[in-house]
Amino acid sequence: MKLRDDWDFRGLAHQATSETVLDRLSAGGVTAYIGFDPTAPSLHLGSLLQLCNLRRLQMAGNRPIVLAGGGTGLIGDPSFKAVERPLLTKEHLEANVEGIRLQMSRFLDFSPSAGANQALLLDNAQWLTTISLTEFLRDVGKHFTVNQMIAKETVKSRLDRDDVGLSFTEFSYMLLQAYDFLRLHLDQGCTLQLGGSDQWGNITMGTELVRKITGATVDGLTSPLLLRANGEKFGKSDISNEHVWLDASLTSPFALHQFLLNAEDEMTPALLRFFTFLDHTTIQELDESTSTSPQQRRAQHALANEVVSLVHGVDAAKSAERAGEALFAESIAELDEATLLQVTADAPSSTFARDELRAGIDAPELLVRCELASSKAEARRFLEQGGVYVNNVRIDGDTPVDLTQALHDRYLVVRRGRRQLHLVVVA
RNA sequence: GGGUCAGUGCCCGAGCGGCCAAUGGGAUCUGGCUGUAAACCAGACGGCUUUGCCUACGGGGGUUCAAAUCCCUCCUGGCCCA
Repeated sequence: MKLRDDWDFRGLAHQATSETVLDRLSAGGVTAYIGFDPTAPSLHLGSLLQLCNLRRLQMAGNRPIVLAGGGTGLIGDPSFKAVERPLLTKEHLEANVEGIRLQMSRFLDFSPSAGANQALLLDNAQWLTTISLTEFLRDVGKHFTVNQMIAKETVKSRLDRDDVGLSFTEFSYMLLQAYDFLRLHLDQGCTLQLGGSDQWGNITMGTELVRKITGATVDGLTSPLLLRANGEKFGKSDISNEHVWLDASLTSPFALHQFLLNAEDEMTPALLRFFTFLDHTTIQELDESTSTSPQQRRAQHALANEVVSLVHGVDAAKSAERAGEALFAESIAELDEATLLQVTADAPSSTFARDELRAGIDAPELLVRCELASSKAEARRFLEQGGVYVNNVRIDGDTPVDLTQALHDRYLVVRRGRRQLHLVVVA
């Protein structure tokens, strides 16, 4: 299978500086890079597409470079951001780069055995923090006019607003990213930059800079933005409205699995194409299944299992699948102790004294202590609305929870709403 | 540095001396219907020892019986001028 055909099938290409980019990638031997913002200690679901694309490149015989934005992160990319973001410290960024490095290794082959295709991780802090201001202005700034810079769609929206401004620092961001491409071209022979469609403006600044300084033609290739049916960006959790992370300590394998399992029907074709490496026939069968018998959610299951396997390993995917079945399909009270613990392994837990529970705990109090409610007022609200369950049985706010309800004489599975869980262990 | 406009709950945004824990929209949450989906419907959405009290409308101070609303000052931001 040629890479070009695969990319066409999956709909991975949005914009390209040249028609022939995909053909060259199909032939192999291209060095390409993607930049990642180390603004967090982990990558999130939004970055997964880029990660998968790098992997696809490498499998097709190209050399992927991951560029951590340790230097650009000090500035902050203003592209399509409504307001300026707080600046991060150098130490903070370095720690984040380290976290990201670990996650990358699950997707890309960084080992020397990969030969000419060996993946490479670089940090642009290397060159951005050492170049002098005058050098930068002469060598890079000279090649761009402010006129073209403010014409970029990425900054235009900010300039048009009358309540916030755009600081010079942020405005300079695109020049730094352009310089990255130049460095990678000169040092590594890199001829292609990939990214999300929001990076198009920044990427073309880079291709232009390389052309002006070296005369060489390098390319840019972007992937489409993944949007939900309602037009929102995909990747934020419904539960916390926070990113879905690829780090198990930030988003558990179970939570990741659940998130994907709950994907809207309309999105599964795109998600399967973007985030999995399933072959085309399988994907088409799953599409078919979604339209003929959507209630089976075969596509969602396949998606969840594939992605969790890729990110956390096959075992994690299996146990997440099993946990979901137990929690939602079976009666929790009938589980044996080992299974119960396994099923709730991902949920936060806390320990209560046996005496305290023997006496009984008021339901609002219990919810607050389990961090299922941020205040007693909120806890009472949940109880009034019928959103609180102990061992999958709805409880009211008037009856205290006590030891007689404990499973195996020592566990209480407290649930708020559809899927916020907490395990109480009686000491 | 000068002028001017603005800063309200998670976000946007009304209110411009008492009837304000503060209209409305979005987000979020809970319930219903479902397929652990979407859409849709209903309700909730500062805290507490909850017929009441406390804390809140950028910070501090003041006027007043009473201030998110008036005055002073500081901070932050937009725009214009230098």
